[in-house]
Amino acid sequence: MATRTDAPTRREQILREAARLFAERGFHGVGVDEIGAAVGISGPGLYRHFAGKDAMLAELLVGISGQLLTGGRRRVAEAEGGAEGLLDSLIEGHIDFALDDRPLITLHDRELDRLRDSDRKLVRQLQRQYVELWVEVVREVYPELTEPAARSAVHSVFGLLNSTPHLGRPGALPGRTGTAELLHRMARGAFGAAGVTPGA
Amino acid sequence: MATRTDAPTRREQILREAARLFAERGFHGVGVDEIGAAVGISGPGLYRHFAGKDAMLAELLVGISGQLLTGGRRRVAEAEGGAEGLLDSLIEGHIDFALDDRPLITLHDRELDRLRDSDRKLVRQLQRQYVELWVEVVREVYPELTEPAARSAVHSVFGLLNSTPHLGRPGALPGRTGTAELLHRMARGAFGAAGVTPGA
DNA sequence: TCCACTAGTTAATGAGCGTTAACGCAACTC
DNA sequence: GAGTTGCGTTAACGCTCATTAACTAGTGGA
Repeated sequence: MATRTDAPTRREQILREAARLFAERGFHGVGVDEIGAAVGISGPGLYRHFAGKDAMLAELLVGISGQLLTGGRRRVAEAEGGAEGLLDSLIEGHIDFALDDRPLITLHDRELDRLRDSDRKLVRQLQRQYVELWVEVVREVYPELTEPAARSAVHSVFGLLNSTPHLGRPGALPGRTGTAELLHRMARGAFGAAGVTPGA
Repeated sequence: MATRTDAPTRREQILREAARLFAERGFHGVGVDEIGAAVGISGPGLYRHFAGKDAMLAELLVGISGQLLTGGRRRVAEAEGGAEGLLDSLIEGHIDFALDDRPLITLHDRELDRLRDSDRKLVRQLQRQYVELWVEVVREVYPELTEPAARSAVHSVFGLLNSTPHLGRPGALPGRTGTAELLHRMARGAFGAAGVTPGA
């Protein structure tokens, strides 16, 4: 547990820079020499830390999915109030992630197909569990939603929350907390509107 | 104008298949031989129709952005009721596009960086105009939104609407019209919630 | 009938890039 | 102080892939 605040290890440096570069120019658009240069070593030196370029992407994507799922489960376990507060907690967690790790969010649904079958299956499974976790909570807050509708709504809200990379880079927007609040309100509004049946 | 219902020309075939393949595996992940094979000719034969692989992507992305902007402007011009109805019309148009041309929607924000500077600038400009068109209408319907907030909200709603590629491929969802209605309601709900000021 | 043009073909070229080989060198251990 | 191990380096290999060259068959006027 002492590693938490230690200087980042080489592996972590590499992963961070690789994530940034992959997000900027795509997995195939980035060369190993570039990744190496970004951490001050050159090209093949990376192979002391990773089996290959694919392995970096795999570790990144599995890590993201796992982190999201773990965070979601923790929030479910720690939930005190009712489902309402829990949903707010999930939204808040997802927004924090989207705002703090934009490159990872970008990677998350862009480069999944570049993985080996086994890794891709694992990532898909983690993603599915995360979605199902949300679906349950959403249906508790909005019982009028059918399960397929709730699942669609969750995917769509993820699309909304994950739009942060498209928001102006520096700060034409109301600042971090303002953006987080705006996204939060919009997510709740979207779920609420999903619930009203159109025929009634 | 007779070309509308004619058999698709070779160029159009190629563009359609290229869009599908680029969306599935990324620009760099697809070879020209594959694109050729998808339309029944082989590899270098494509060069009778396009200057190169880059040119295909450029034409696709410029086409998408242009179509969106043109459609949006047409709706603004044809608007009869107030801003409310116009906003609904814009949302409807965007949803139609997202549902009918999923591969293009995917490409739209994934592969922009692979373009030559001039093309990228053009696409960005078209996108920006499309966003601004929405921002104006949104602010008319929700006057309490500041301009930056409205712009963020528009981007986020685009994220929501463009999430269609992530919705289950065949039809675990309520069918096309059901999905369209769900997305529409969520978009309106998101905008509405963006408008309420948190402090009040 | 000949010419020109369109739309293909296969073979060759050349660049880029992931990966491996071979080697160097501090730091730590016994 | 000799050996091992961790972490780099540069050079070379081999493959993929976009692009070009060279060539061919059909088609539609003049």
